[in-house]
Amino acid sequence: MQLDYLKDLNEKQSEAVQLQNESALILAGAGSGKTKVLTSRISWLIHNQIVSPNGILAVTFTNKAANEMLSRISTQLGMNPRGMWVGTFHGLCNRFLRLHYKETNLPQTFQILDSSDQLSAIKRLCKILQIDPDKITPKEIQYHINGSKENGMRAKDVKTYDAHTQKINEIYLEYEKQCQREGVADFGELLLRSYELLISNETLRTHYQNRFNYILVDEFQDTSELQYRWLKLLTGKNNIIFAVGDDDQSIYAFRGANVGNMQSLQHDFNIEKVIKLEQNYRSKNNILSAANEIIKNNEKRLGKDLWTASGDGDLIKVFRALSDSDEAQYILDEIKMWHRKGKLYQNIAILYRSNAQSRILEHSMVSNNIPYRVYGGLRFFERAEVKHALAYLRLIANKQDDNAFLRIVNFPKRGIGNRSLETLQDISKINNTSLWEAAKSSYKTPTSEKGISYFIDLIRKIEDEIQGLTLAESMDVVINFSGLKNHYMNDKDGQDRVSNLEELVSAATTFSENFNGEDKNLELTEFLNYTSLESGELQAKANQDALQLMTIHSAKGLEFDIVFITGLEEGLCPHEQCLIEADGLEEERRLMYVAVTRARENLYLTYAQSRLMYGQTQYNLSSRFLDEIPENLIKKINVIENPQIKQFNQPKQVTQSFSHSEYPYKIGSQVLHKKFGNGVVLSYEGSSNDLRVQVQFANAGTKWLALEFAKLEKL
DNA sequence: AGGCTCGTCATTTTT
DNA sequence: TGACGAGCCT
Repeated sequence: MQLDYLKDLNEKQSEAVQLQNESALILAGAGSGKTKVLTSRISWLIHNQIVSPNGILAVTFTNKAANEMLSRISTQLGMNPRGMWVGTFHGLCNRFLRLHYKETNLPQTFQILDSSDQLSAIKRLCKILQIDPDKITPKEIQYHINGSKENGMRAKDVKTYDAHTQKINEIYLEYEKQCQREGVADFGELLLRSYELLISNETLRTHYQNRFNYILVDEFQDTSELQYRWLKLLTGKNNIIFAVGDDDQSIYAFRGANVGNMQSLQHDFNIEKVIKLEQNYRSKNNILSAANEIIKNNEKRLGKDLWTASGDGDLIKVFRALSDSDEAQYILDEIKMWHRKGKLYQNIAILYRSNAQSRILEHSMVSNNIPYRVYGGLRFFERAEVKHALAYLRLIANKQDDNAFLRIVNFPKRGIGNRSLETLQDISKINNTSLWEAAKSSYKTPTSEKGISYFIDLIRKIEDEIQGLTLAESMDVVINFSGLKNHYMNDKDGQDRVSNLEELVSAATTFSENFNGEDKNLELTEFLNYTSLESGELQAKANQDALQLMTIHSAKGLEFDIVFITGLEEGLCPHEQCLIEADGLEEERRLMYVAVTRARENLYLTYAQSRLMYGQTQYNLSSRFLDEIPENLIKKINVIENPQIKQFNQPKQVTQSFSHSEYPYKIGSQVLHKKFGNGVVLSYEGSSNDLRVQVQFANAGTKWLALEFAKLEKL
């Protein structure tokens, strides 16, 4: 019997879906139907009773991808398969640790620290350890801790070769103790602890190895060292791993992703044949060819070439703008044109390398009343007012949670100053107890609605009040009794925050509806986990038709009819920071590849000759990635219309209409620039009031500078 | 306790 | 340029 979900698969996809008894690496190019293959395979395994849902473990990187996978599988199978483990690495590890909290020595209600919670925990620790934040920054410590955990190392495993790192590592050791005492786990801890438990507990390891016979991994190129080791451990000798990924789309090395895992997988699991999905169902041929040509310049590749059965489509438009505002204006005009033709805004995206670039684009959209949505930025559960409200529940769930305690003890204000907090911290340090215990030990019946003792009464009162209430009702009690709602209602621009608090109550309602379980305490714990693990993209409503603005990184996995890639300038994209890093340029090129392959129909590449950065005008050369696209795929805009501007990307010539005596600095002479340092004058271009000079700097590369602005000194 | 000013520092980010 | 945090002043 031919199944519906197998019908639409091409030959390669079909081969991948129906692989028998062997581990596999699927090299899935952009737009090649990666998710389809992954979900179809799971449906195929279940439908043919090769394995029961219980035996399947599927891992993704984002909650969004996990949800997408689940919903597609239920559509394909016509039912909701129960018993599978599908989720993010962190979500699955959290689930595992909850089930085995005793074996791993955590309280059943342990709380999860997100990055900002982690940072405040570190800052708090530094204060106690009297670390000078000028010598060792909390960020630096956080980086060390997370990096070490990513590599599977506890403080005791880290080898240090200098006093500075030594000191940081000592703080890491103290941090581990602090987290253990407080019963909290950061993101890295979820993974590391799960891994360690599987290693040390043979019974558990054997149990899970016997259970999960089929392990599937999405976005495999983004796995870290520790994640790969965890997968390997679960797979053991007898299970089958099915990894889908694209080395050309590996853009997260900076946060621990290790593309090398793809080679390791082939080696460790004796994979002889890598299946390549190279047919692209997304983009027109011109766009795809450009992408192929760009990525060809990378040397470290497994190698693949995308092709499409769809037509060439329009040429890629390359626009050279005079300035960043000129660039924004051009994009605006084009978008208006498309919209007049009936294109929805939501099918158009503007991509940029760094967030700072969104400002001027946003400005241009606002002043022209074009609806837009900027991705990235604060998520719902990361908002201060939401975190405050949740901290009340966290403290109630776990009195050891000093982070939560400190967040709310004086918020809203209850006249508790630094002095009283320092006293409290001293007591807790001496007795080695939580702040809550310390506060209790010095409790005196409060005489007003102020002070630490009043705070204790307040928490107890809320605790009493929520007995027997639903989660949403409890949330409501917290918001009102704590004084949070009142506080924001009296704040003249607190309206949004009040509605976010109300939104939080609805979030709790929705959570309860989907929660199947009896235990009320467990429901609260799981809700709190949910708020830490799920950043709250779902809470973002905005279904209005809007233009999409985002960084290239956050565009990964998405697709749009029309895509503008902006700021294609040397120093910005590729970013100058990356040029110093090992393999930095190749990663930047993959970034460019990801950006280009987001487009279905039309692709615009824009760059500006001058750009305002950090309050200074910078003159950048066009990105080398533009030069990597063959001329026949490109239509250059703004070259003919403006005769003053020379041929695109041609080496700039000295303008002949000026005699050499008019140049303030002789060609070949040495000059000094305030920021770029020493340089040699190479050439000039432009007319007398817009005369520009090309200077090759010893340490800053070659740049075009406008004489009017550039403060050069003769040497 | 809260507001203000000054100084510093500017990729990319999910969990 | 502008956002954010530390520290100082009221």
